[in-house]
Amino acid sequence: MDDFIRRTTTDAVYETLHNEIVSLTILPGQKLSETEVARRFGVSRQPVRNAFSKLENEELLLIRPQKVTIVRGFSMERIALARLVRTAVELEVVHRAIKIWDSKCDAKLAQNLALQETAINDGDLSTFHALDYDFHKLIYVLGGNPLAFEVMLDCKQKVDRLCLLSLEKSSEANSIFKDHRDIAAGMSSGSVEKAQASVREHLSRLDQTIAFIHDKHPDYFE
Amino acid sequence: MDDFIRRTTTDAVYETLHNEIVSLTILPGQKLSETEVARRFGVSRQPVRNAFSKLENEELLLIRPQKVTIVRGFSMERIALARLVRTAVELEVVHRAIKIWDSKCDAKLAQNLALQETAINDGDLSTFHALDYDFHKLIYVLGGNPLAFEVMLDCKQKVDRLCLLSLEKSSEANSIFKDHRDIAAGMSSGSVEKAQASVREHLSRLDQTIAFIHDKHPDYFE
DNA sequence: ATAAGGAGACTAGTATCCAAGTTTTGTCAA
DNA sequence: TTGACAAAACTTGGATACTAGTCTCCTTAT
Repeated sequence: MDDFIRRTTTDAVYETLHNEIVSLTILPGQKLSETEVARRFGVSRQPVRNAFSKLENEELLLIRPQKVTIVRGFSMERIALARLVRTAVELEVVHRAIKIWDSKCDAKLAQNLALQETAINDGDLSTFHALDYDFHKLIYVLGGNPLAFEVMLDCKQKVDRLCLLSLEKSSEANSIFKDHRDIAAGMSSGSVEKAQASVREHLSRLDQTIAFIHDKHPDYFE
Repeated sequence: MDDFIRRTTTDAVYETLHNEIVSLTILPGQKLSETEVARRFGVSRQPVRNAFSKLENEELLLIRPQKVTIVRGFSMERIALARLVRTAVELEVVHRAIKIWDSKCDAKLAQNLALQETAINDGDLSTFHALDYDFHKLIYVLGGNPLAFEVMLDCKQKVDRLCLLSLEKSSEANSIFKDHRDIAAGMSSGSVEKAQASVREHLSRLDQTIAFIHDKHPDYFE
């Protein structure tokens, strides 16, 4: 069986543009011309069109036929929606994970937490963020819902793109770490309510940041 | 301001194919040739390619470059994921709705329930299904999260396409109606736990149907 | 000076041609 | 009969020419 999928020009264009948009290298509101982008990549308009189509499906582009194609900005509604879905999924995953949780799961979470602590003490933030990622993923995987992690990531990335506008990077590694310990404790206790409360607390940390950004950069909102 | 979006040939092709796929007029595994579809619609290959691209983004098609394009089948993993996300979203929406729930909301739900009852007594299933749709939507709208309803619909439709394989149509209108009354009672009581339990009960009704279909039509699964 | 109108420079949509890869098919030989 | 190999008939990807709609800016007339 041959499941090999050839890598096409379309893919290359798509990935590059996607990265540039989510990293805010290309800012919301900027016009994107098929011809211009095609010239830049040294390809024809065709793969650019395909890439645009994919980006439009992700709500990163707005294609207005015969007029212009622009990078979509943010909207508080869509941000709120992405956060709602992420919260909903995390809560449900925790709910299901607790039902099959055992001491082995506790141990794996504890191991990750120990590494987080040393990373914080070493001031190694990039390692900490990687461990942060792993911590959340562990709950999905150990709980038997690895695919849901991808859904959550999609939601998270939409919010992350917005949060790039704020410079105040998680100087709050300590708060995050404390949240993680609370969540782990909640899982271990077997109490759905406790675990979910910790998750809510953890996810609500962005509230102020988002309000702040909305206030400071209204021009990037639709 | 002109927000008019022109309707293109691509749109027409896309919508027709989309309907045919989700209604199982075109069955999973069937090959779709760009040229053939183009001939059928009397258009060039280009708009067909665009439409294929969109359908691939929705995971309805699998395009294998230079080989074939086929209608994607089901996978238990993706179905389970869609159901998880739907459940998660419904539960969270209920959670948030209850916080701002008042007697006016109760009244609207009660009004809808009354219509459901008469529809059942009249044996008018199509009206009942419309009211079913409205009932769920009401909770989203009254709870202040109308956009989340669209997300839920996306998930629902993926499962609905599968459930079309089963002939045993909701002869269980009575069960559904009872669930709806339970949910409304839960909302009215102000107890998140009770309302969420009713929602879980309601959504779990498909478990057997899906298992049955998976057993009976393994050929439509990936 | 200002407003209406038209020419031209954009935009994306469509059709068509060619390239590159895969599958099928048919022929020929063992 | 069966196997190998080659050619032909597919497939989709990419490039390009052309169509049609939109915007901008400049001219012209009031």
